[in-house]
Amino acid sequence: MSDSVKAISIKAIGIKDVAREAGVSVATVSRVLSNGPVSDALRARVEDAVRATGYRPNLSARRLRSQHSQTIGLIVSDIRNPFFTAVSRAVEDAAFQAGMRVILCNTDENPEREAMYLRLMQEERVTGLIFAPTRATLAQLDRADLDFPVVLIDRSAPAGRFDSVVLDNPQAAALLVDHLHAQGYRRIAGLFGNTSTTAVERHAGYQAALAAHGLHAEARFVPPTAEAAEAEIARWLAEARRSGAMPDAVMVSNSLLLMGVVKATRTLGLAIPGDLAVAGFDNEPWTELVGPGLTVIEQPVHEIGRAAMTLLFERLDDPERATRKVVLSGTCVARGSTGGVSG
Amino acid sequence: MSDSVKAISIKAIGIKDVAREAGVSVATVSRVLSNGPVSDALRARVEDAVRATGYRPNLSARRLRSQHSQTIGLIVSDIRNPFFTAVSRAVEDAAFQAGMRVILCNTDENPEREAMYLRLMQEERVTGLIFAPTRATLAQLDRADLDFPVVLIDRSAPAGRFDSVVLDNPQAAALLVDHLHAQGYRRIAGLFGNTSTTAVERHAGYQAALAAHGLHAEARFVPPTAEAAEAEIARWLAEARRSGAMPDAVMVSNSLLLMGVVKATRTLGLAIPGDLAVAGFDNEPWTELVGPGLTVIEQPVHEIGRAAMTLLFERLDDPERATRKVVLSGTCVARGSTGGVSG
DNA sequence: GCTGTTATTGAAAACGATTACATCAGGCTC
DNA sequence: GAGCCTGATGTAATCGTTTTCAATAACAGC
Repeated sequence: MSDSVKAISIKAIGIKDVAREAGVSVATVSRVLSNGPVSDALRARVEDAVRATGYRPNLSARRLRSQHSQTIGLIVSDIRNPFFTAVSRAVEDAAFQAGMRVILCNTDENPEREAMYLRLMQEERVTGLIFAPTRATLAQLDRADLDFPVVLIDRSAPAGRFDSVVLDNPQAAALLVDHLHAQGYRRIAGLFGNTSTTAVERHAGYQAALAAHGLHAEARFVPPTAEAAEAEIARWLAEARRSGAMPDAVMVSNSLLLMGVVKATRTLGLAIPGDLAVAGFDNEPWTELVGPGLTVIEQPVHEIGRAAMTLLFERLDDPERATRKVVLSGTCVARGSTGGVSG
Repeated sequence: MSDSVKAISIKAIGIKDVAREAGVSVATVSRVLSNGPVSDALRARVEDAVRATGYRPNLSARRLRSQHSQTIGLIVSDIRNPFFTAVSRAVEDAAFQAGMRVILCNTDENPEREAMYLRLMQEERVTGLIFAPTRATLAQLDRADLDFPVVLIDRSAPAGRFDSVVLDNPQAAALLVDHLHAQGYRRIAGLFGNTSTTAVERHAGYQAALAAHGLHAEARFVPPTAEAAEAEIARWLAEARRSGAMPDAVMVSNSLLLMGVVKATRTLGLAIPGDLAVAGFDNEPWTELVGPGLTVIEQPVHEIGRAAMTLLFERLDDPERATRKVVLSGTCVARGSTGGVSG
């Protein structure tokens, strides 16, 4: 290799290049960068040198030496689920404010990917983790030994080795049932997802609320996709029509199912709410625009993300404190899709 | 500090603990971990030791020494925009397959945040970056000197210092105009976002297509939010009604604007498509469910994400190759919202 | 003028891995 | 059997920072 070639080879500039440029030691440069005690004169010289050289610190080196990653992990099932999309924004905003970075992982409800990403979190030495585990992983999580605090979201822990923040699912489902009942509906069908603990809790609330009104519960469970919901509802209504026991309303446990149900009413030519009232979860922007507007439970999505971060920071402050479970309640956004039996 | 306290303090186990446990040198452990040349006997001993100690490599140290981060950056305006949500999944899947991690950043179309995240990417020493810049940043990007390859998505570069993958926006907009024209609409208004180059290109296609049909173009530009679109459309239609020049159709340049327009028709009591035909971009699941179904351009979102990663990997393979611009075309999904002047 | 204290600064160790280089054993060729 | 290669292993340098520790200077108190 000739010298000219060597000269051409780009060498990333490091802290010692800045130190040389400023005529100080690397320690001083480091102190300037981290607002340590440095005289004004040297500080100015160093800042000039940083600008002149275009120096950018190497985060890997910094993390290695200082032993904190300033990184928090966020593991969700699928970022395309609007609930998690919103939560991730809240988490990222909070992290940003605290000068931290976020690593986002999608598991597709696959326990193997969950395990792999948990390993990754260890290797990244994350400061903390916000996690929406599947039921399977949730059960094993107690045994795992992790070197960082974990806050569970959406899916809650049974006992409580971990902090968590969840919606009051039974209450929210009851809110929906009560609203339907108040509007005059008496045969209220329920369609629930079959993978998450969330759906289980919502089903429980649905059942309890119906019982309180002296009504009969008719629930079915399907994979959490619009297609599965559409097919199941079509089948269900066909059976019901034959047996002469058509429901006059249906509530579902998440927005994908809601979409499936609306689709089904279209292909079956059913009017909402005339032939069938519809209510569901997650107040996404489009629910206002569909048919007469869809009645939904609005989750405080941003609040959930923020609460998770707050819990995480408080835990970092005091690792010994008792674990807490923050339960936020949803609100019922009544729209035309549950317009009442007369209307 | 007494010895007992010292013993209690948890010390993260490192590669040398594994080496001691297995009775080998740290180099051998490292080689086992990276599939280097090691005898089967020692390999087994080391693997046992790794299991026994629960060792997890420190990625910061690994990255510092080996000088590659195995990380790619993804900077978008807002992950809640379904287009970017879908792209991010595609990017993450491709990265995962290649054994790389993704750092996701939201800029909210704010150039300051873009600049800040670009700095972060440098500090993280990312292997490459996939970036959807605002117009402002795009203009300055040529001057920035970045130590990693960049692939632009959605918003394209004018000349070509960077690889990019974009939708054929003029063609897509023309597709929409042609469809509206074929359905009998002649006064076709256009509402476009005012921050991205995407909107500029779509506007150009809209105008050209109208001109080709001998029609007059009436376009307005608004901030890319549903609220802004709703307000502007309401104002616009009120003016038009006074002047007796009501458009019979309106096309918009993205899904947020589309939502705003639909909202406006509701509050104004306009029927779709009877009083006003509506067409837009992005075939999101809910567009099928709104009113008579909304006519939209479907972008190959997953393809776009994958193509961006492919471009990035090819660039890493050969830094000297000529830059390329991958242009994918959208398809027109015709629905009831453009049902025709008679129907 | 001497000592003690405090504020700046620099030299060098440390963080936890990878990797260049040296070593060594064993098998091959002639 | 000498010489040479090959493949496995260990030693130590290295990556780019932060941080500890010692050194120096300035200044107050006596």
